[in-house]
Amino acid sequence: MPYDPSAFPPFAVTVDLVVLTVRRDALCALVVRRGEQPYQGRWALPGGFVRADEDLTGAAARELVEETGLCVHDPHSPAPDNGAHLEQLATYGDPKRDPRMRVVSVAHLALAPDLPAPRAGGDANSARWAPVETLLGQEGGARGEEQSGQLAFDHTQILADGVERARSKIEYSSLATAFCPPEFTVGELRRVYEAVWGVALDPRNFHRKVTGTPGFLVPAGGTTTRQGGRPAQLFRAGGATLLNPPMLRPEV
Amino acid sequence: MPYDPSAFPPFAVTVDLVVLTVRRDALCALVVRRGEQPYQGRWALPGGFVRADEDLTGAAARELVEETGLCVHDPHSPAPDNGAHLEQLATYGDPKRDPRMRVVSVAHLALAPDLPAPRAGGDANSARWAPVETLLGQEGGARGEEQSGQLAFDHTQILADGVERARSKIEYSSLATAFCPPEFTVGELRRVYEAVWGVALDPRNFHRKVTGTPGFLVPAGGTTTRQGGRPAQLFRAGGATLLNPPMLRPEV
DNA sequence: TGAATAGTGTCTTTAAGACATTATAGT
DNA sequence: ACTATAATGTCTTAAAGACACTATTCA
Repeated sequence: MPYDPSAFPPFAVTVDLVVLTVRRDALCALVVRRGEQPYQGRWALPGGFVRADEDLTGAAARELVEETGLCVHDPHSPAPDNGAHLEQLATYGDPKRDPRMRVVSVAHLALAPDLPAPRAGGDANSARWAPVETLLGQEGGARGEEQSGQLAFDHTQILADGVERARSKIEYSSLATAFCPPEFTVGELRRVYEAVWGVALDPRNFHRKVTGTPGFLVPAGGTTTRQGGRPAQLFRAGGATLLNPPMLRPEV
Repeated sequence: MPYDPSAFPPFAVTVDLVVLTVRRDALCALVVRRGEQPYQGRWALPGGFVRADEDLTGAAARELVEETGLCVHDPHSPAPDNGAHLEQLATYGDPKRDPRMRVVSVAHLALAPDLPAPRAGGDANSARWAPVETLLGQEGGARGEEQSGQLAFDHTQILADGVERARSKIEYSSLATAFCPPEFTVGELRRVYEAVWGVALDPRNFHRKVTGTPGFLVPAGGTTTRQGGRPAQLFRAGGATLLNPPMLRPEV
């Protein structure tokens, strides 16, 4: 169908953000408390309207800065800026997803290194990092309700989709480094994989794998840091974005 | 930001479809000729407005039926219906992508077996299957202009994204069977892979791989068909959706 | 000294890639 | 007989998984 520009149903278009980081060996997502109806007082993913002159990715990047102060990492920049990775996730447009009106939300996925503390946006009462395991209630039985219940709107589904995207994408890309500071050790990178996948990995096979994959890691010169135990070499993310062969998630 | 339902920028939301099939050993996409401005007379991807009470996937499925007569395959149905695979691809919302107004398009990817002939929708002068190689102008030099130039709007980009999605997804999923009729031979499935990837595969290793992957193919009882040469066994798509280990695309 | 982590090496198993060979149809 | 495709088998090589062992720091 061609468009009739004068007669189209009225839509609002928003962006919602699944911002993931690894804190204390757990995969965590940024959630903000809603200050208004509907779902007042419930936790929700950060997000907001797309402005009239704004690109979708631009709107997501703007929201990310407003909520976290994070700049978006330029994939073509050689400098190890402390920016986050940002990509479009999926679009959610069920007619009843917002009780007030027809809202289509273009969800984005952001991966960031561990941050000091979330700064609440102007409109949210508060913001925090919460383990995705808690938010998704994969505990199963008793204590699923432990933190004011489910996320607002369809945000539990959006979060689940974002987490699954992150889990599968670190298999065949170098995206796991987006969870690390500019310089990191092999052990830190391994703990990222373990936190995101929720499994234990063999440190020796992991070391062989990541250092043997061309373009994944480059030595950062500086040779040591501490985490307890023998000092480890520091690395930066290499130029490769696609890993070949890929990292393999155990338990298949 | 919370929404102010009374003050939001006016958006139109559409769905565009990348419908792919394999004909005569070439990956082809469905394109329709535009009957109106802008880009009048140019080829474009089929698509149209999302209606007020309609889900995004529902809108895409409706457009698919209107343009091709194809029903959407129910992934949970055991019956080998002749339906197509449909999934959301990505959303395109550059403020200038439509010169008339702000249009956000939720692109979908559909994979279908070879069809008799495209039926033009009510609003398009005509519709046809065109090799994606031609549409994307990957020929490089001389004869890129051979068919009224580029696609309308940003549809060349959308098509390229859809093709890349299909190419990568048949690696680790059983989606290639969506290009085949309900019953097919190993050779036919191999020619699908060869057409989508544009490479030649070793028939012997391919046969061992697909028949050895659990849940990928199940014998259809009926044991033969012709394509010249010795009769081949007929198979149906098995229950597996994710292939483990995956098919590997050569030339890395 | 003991505990903790880093880094390297070895062996086995799985599976991909490169072939050869036989089987069954049409012409 | 000749050709085309189907189906199975063998050998080699790459890489994952399961370990053992040494190195270097801190408490």
